[in-house]
Amino acid sequence: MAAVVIIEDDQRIRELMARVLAEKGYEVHGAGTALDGLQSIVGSSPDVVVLDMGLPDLDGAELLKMIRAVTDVPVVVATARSEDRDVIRTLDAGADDYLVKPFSVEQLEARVRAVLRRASTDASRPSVSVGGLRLDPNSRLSTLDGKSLQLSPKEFDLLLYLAEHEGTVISKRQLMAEVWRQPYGGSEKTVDVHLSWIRKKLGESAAESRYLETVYGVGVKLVDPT
Amino acid sequence: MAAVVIIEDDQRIRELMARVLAEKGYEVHGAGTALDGLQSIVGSSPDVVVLDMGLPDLDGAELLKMIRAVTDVPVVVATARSEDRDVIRTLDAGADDYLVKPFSVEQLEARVRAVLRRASTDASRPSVSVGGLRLDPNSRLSTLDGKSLQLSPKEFDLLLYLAEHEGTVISKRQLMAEVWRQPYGGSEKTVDVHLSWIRKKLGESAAESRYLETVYGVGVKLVDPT
DNA sequence: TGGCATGTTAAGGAGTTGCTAAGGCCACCG
DNA sequence: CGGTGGCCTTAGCAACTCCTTAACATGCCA
Repeated sequence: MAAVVIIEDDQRIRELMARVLAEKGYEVHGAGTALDGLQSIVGSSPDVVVLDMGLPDLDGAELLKMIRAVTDVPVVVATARSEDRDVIRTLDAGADDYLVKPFSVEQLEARVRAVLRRASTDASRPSVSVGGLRLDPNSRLSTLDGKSLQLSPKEFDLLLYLAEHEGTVISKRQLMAEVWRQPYGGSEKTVDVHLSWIRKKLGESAAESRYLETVYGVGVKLVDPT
Repeated sequence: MAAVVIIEDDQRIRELMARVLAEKGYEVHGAGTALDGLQSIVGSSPDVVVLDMGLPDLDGAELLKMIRAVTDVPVVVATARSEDRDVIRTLDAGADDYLVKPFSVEQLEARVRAVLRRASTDASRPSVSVGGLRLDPNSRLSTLDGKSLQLSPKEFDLLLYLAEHEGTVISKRQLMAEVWRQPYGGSEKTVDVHLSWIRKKLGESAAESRYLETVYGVGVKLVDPT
């Protein structure tokens, strides 16, 4: 069964939540401070975290950032304030869902179940390989002929998108929309620069291409050179 | 700049979605009732609609039907129920995608982007072959009797259009409109030049034609010489 | 044969691409 | 709090491809 870490400073509330979730079959760890919470997360690597934003020892958003720096675990945030601004800030900081206090135990359980379902369905994309090139979206590791490739985040995303569409010509406009997530306004020259850097790391150039082929006036495609 | 109309009766959620999408560069119109929503759609002709099924003044499926009666705009439906039956009924009613509440802002944005992409780029067109000639629009590779053909962008588009209308005589005016996307003003001599280049690459000439046949005073057609 | 449509070739310019360099932003570290 | 380094973006230039226009040749039909 799934493991949950609850970070909540009010002991009464924390134990109430813990009991409810435990009854539903979850394996529950409780933590009363940010530090304890982090230790619990690192130590037990739970499937979902319930985080109260109103901790006494550390701002909730800070802790959320720290959690995100360590792991991708889904986080449900409980907040006392319901203002839009806070909600937006919370979700931007990397929360997967939120609860506004006071909430019912049914709500709590529903949210936990929801993020677990989401995590199980759309997590763990399969890794993709083209020729001697291999990209794993989950670990974000890439190798070329068995040797590790050092790609920046954008380079990885760009190459992954091209690899997932192997052999298909993709326009720079589409790359700006899909990889940069800016359907409009983004300069397409940026794509050229990143492609050039990727070429260098793949040990090729536009003049002497193996994997990356540009199709003049249309876009680029990733091909298997073998 | 893509325009989005959000139809959602809960003002808090509506404004949250509106702000998130506005930050991503979308032009957002909000509507709290079915009637307002319809007016917004007719008035601003958006590129995508986000529709909450739980409206107070009209059943969501009814509204969706009305929208479909007026326009082809892609619609992403947000529904509180996740039962398969509802989802199927929703998609049958003409929805392009759906979200199950509660959903994260990332999910919202991803679905909106996905339907926009689907609407704009016709994904993966089938390749076409005429005699020994073969054209693949996705990889933009072309071969003649198994040997690779080096075609410029316009040459490829032109030949592809003719191949997709194999045996049909196409006027130069129509080619200017369909391939060049210039219904007016474009000189039709340009077509002649491109056809001549294609003939050369196909190893033929106007006097000795195999694939490209001109019909005097009408236009050209691509035929299977076998 | 005359007039018009089409075929072909050449050349210039417009547009696209490759790559380097420089600036700014942000996180991290002392 | 200033410095450092990684990363992304923008700017700019050189090299290149391609499209268009122009000019001339050829072909078709009345």
